[in-house]
Amino acid sequence: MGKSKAMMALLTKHRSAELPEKPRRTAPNLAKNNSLIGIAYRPGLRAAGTVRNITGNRQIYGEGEDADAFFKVVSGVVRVCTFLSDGRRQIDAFHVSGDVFGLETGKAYSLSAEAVCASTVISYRRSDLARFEESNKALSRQLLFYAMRGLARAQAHSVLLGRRTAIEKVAAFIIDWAAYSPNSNVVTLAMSRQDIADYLGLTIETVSRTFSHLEREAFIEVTTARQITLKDRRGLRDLNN
Amino acid sequence: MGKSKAMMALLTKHRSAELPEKPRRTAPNLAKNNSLIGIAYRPGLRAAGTVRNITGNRQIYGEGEDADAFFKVVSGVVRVCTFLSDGRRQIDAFHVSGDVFGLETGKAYSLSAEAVCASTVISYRRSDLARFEESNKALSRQLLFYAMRGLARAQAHSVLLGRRTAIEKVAAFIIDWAAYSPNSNVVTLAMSRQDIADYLGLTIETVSRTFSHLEREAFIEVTTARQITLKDRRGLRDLNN
DNA sequence: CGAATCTTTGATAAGGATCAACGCGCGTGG
DNA sequence: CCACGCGCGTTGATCCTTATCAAAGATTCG
Repeated sequence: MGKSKAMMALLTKHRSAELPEKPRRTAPNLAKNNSLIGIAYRPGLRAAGTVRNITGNRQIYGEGEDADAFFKVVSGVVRVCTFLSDGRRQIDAFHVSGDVFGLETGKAYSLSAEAVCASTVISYRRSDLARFEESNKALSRQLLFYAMRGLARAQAHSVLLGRRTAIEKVAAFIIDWAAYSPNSNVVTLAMSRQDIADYLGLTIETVSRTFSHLEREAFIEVTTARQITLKDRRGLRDLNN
Repeated sequence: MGKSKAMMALLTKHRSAELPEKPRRTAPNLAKNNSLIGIAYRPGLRAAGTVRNITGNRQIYGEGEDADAFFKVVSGVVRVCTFLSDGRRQIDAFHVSGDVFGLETGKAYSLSAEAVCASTVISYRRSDLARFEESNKALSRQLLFYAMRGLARAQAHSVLLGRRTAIEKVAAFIIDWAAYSPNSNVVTLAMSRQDIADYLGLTIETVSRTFSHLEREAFIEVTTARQITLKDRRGLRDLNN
């Protein structure tokens, strides 16, 4: 499939054994707009994409590689991130079922994508896409939708990174993530503290301390490291105005 | 044109008199991809968009307003930003000639857009667009291009906000902005220190101090507040690895 | 020239990073 | 089955970067 060479080398301080893989959280409702790229689901239709399973903490593609395909998440969670040469990492987004990632204007990927936990994605080759696009104008509209939504999310993320305190960042993160939890008050986190820290522009220690702080203040209960119970959803939301 | 009501109210601490408007920096090369939405330039062609002049520090649209149009910068500089209820502001991007902004998936704008200095933009009504799209499939490809480029920029910005120090942020900003300066070593800044601070997730004081620091270290010379001369471009770039 | 705004600089405070150590959970192997 | 080791997470002590508070230059414009 992809051309994955000696790419795992980057994952120095973030490597880890495969995650145990908890019960997967459900898809965020994409409403009706989700249909087109979903055609690959329908058996009988000429497969527009290739299904691919990725184990946890494995790279899907690396920055600089030939961007010959983009992807749609079927299940699991994917993180899209940048590495600085000194090991610092910034996670731009976590993608869950229904999300599209890997859209590029240029020849090469400008970021890396990795599975947070065991995940399934569908890859769509850009070359195939050109053919499809001719016949199906809805497709480019679909892609535009995904690109614009990604843009809106990235912009919201910028505010978080640039103008929020640690407490606000973590509170916002929990609330966002809670939206993907079937049981509205029990939030299962798919990612490690390091992932959360790199997403929020904090250190792992600050994230941990902030969770403890929010627990002391009775906003949440940290049942296990990966499971949070919301005790005061409104209060949590109020932390971000 | 737009429906600008009592929207200027937001601009409490960032308001200011019109800027003097220096010689405009040139457009970033968009290569060939720039053609389609540029059709409005061609006289004789049914106008696809409406030209609009905006004076400095005036709002083009506000967060929450009906997103009935998107825009392309002809000249000047536009900032796209978010306000928090307590006055904190985050600038997501500065747009210059050739850039498209205001693309939205939803009904309302999720951000505000304001002219940094006297600027000219073309607005394209989304309703008109639908008609165009039918006849011209290149258009949706164009829009996709702009959306994806915006996404890539937003992602690069996230790294800056989340994982860079003040010095790295300012150095990166100067280098980025230098790309838009005709004379490669004299950089004319269209925006205030407050704008830069809000773009980089810093305070105005830190930005100012960092400029001074970079000058002391002989990377730049701060000729006037709005004009920087690059003394050591490579060194400046090395600050970001 | 003087008012208003913007920018710079200084002194101090605070939020988060860093350094360090310990605990917990889990899988492995004796 | 228990002990051990290892990754991960939590907590503590301290440091450092950047924010905040304050005031003095610059710059612009009426």
